Amino acid sequence: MKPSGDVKLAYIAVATRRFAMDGFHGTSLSHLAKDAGVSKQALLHFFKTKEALYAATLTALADRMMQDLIACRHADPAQWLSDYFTTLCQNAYADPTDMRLVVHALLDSDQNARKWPLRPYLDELIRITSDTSGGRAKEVSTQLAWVSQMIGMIQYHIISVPTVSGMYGADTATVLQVEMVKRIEHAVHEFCSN
Amino acid sequence: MKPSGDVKLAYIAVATRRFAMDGFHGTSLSHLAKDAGVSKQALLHFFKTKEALYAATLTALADRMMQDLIACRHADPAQWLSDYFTTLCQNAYADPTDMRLVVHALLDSDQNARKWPLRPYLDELIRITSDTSGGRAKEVSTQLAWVSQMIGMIQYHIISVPTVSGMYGADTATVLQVEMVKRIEHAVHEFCSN
DNA sequence: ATGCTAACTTACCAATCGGTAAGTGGTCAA
DNA sequence: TTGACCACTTACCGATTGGTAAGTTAGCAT
Repeated sequence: MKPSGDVKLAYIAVATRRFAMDGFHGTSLSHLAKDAGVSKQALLHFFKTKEALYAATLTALADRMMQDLIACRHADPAQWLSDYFTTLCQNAYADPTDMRLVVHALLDSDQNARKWPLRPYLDELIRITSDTSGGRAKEVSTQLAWVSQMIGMIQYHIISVPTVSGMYGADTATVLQVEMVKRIEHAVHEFCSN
Repeated sequence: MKPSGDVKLAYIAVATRRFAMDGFHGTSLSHLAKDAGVSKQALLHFFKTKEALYAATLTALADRMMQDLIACRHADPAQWLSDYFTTLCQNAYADPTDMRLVVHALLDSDQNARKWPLRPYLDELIRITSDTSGGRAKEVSTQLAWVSQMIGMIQYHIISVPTVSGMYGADTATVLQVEMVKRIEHAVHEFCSN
């Protein structure tokens, strides 16, 4: 008997790519089914509605981001943050899917009261931040502001790559990418040393 | 005879709100028509396709942003930038429509080769930046990176407000807002004095 | 062999999508 | 008075949407 989890995860992987590219409304079950090579009802067998499939992709996304964060664990919280944001940048450039998915989810978040699964990830990020020498002296809201600014920098930059590339050329976009990585690293260093 | 421009602009205003809220794919001509209080074909009389209406919306957005930038004109470019980003923050908080529209457009930009009307706005912003004492010493790509980072900070923060408010409460979101305005002002000051 | 269950499929549905065709009513100049 | 034009409407179209109903096929325990 084939384990049901694997097929389900494969469908979620397909849905993740599509939802990240075209958003919830821009993605249809038929397209997802064609991508997965099955009929539309194969998806509806595992996920009762399109919304349920979308929620599952967001949950999987949250798990992935939390895992990536934990994978960079380091005794020194400043080093932990530095490592994490650097690898997050690299991963985002290699595959912008997850970053796009987060931004799409942010834009959709007000029109339906869906519970947001990225909360534990953010909380953990704030916890690490508060452990740094620079973070200890600050309030929680300041740490949240900083964390939000950092992941916002990365995510916004990633979703703007196609536009910048179209407006100023691919080479300019590449230069911008290098510049942005430096800014991320500088921001981490500055925060932790204050 | 009623001037045709006014009605057209009214339709664009309605479309701007809807597209900013739900994105291109999440908005239907029927909904737009209902918002405007006319039939669906009234819109198609002025804009041949839904895409054309969307393009008109984006062009109007670009004009608006350029006007807001010019309205803050100041002899001292550093003061100009400072004034502009401060008022941009205020306007964005009062009405997040335009910022949401930009982000939606960024996410849609790769799937159809539509010309991006915000280019003159960005160029002007870079030109002002290069006139500052801090900007003169830097390369163009550095200035583009900074400009992109600044408007990205504001736009990303605006679209994340509903989510942050839902996760951490409205009061925390308000504190975050104040914190973000301070960061914007600090970033302008730091850039111009380097 | 038999029955059960998981993983699908084909067939179908009402609703809605963007868009076309053919008017309707009012204002205008000639 | 006429006729052109403009803003707009009703009626309609094929295609696609998310979703339901009813099988079908395979593997596995009994």
